[in-house]
Amino acid sequence: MRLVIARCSVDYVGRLTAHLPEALRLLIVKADGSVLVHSDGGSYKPLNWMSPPCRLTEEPGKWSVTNKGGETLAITLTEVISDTSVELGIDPGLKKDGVEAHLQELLAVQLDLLGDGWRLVRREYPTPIGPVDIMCRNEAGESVAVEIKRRGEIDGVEQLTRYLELLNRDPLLAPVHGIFAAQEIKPQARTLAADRGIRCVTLNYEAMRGVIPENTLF
Amino acid sequence: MRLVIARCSVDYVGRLTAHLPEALRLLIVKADGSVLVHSDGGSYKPLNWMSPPCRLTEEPGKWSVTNKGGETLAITLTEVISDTSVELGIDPGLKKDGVEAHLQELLAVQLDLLGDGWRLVRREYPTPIGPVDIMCRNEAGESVAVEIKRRGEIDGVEQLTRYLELLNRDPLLAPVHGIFAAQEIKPQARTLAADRGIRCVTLNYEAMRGVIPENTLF
DNA sequence: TTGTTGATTTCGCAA
DNA sequence: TTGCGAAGTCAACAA
Repeated sequence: MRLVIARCSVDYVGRLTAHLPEALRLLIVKADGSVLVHSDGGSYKPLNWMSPPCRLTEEPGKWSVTNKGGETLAITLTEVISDTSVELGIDPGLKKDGVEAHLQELLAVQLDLLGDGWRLVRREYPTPIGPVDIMCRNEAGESVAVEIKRRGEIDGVEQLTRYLELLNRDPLLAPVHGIFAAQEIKPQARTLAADRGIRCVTLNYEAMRGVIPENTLF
Repeated sequence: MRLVIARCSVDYVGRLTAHLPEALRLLIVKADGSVLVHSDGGSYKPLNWMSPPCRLTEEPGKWSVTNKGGETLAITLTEVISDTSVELGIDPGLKKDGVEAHLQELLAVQLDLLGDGWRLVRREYPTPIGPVDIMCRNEAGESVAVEIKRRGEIDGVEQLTRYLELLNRDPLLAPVHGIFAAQEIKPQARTLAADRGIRCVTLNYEAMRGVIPENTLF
């Protein structure tokens, strides 16, 4: 990794055209050739950048970074404050927890949150237009398709609607009910779901995680 | 801006839980207190970070970054290779070009691309569920709602469908036709649009930008 | 390779 | 301030 503090202007031409006037900035060149232009604020997103795979060609006061898609990042350096390199090695990477997949796991073994006597048919129930997160049967034995999101927005309701429309064409399954389950559900999504006869369920992630389901105790 | 090269492990607890095993990494502390943990690869996205506003408290070998939402980033440093600071000043920022807004501007003054004798009603035509990009009338005087995207995907067709459904309830407007306009339109979006009676129009950004419309010549 | 979905998304605009 | 749509989104995963 190479770190350069320099006064520079930057021009990007690719998926769009963008220009950065001259200013003091941090330039990062990673081992894979990717280049990041950072200012002293904003978020983790660089002001400008080139993603790998790409190639950096360098001449005095002028860097040119190109990828095979024809996008170019041209950096003009007028003053270099520092220019250092360090060998970091390969990073062991990140471990995450708490995503949508986890909500699905948890709900699949806690179907009583939806209703007493409900039975799981299967997770990731396949359809021609994508898998339904959870397919189950209610206490009356009727099919219920459950769509799970971390945040429930209008798109998720549309998605579930498409599943239900398709599934209800199958006389062996119909009637298929719908449940839209999420940690939080936006009012607009809730309204649309109500309009389509889809039940909304708010999931409490902390509470669900705290429960140890019976069938995994041993 | 402060740049630290150090062997460290990182733990984030907040919207999710994540852990980084010990390795040599770049730590960036920006002027606003935000912290970025970068490895020597991947994309422009850090392995881990804390966005501003947040506060860094430091003791030997142990950094703790917290924000007011209660999220914490704990960094344990076992070996510091370098630790430098530099004053960058405020960045003048980025100028962009070529976005959806520009397509909308251009199409609004080049409605002849859609049909002869078409007239603009208004851009950002308001509805209860959001603004229609362009509302106009065709040569027969019928209403046409135009949805503009840079890349036309299925979501955009769904969005336009919702607008049309709503607008067609107004007897003063109905019948309202739909046009889905984009620089490129995915086959799936095209199929869905056809199914809903929505016309697809591919926009040539370069050509549209080259035209100087009559009413702005003087 | 291509498409789809999620993201500690971030960012910008408008109500 | 909040909410919503776009992003040079990126990145993981399935088909």
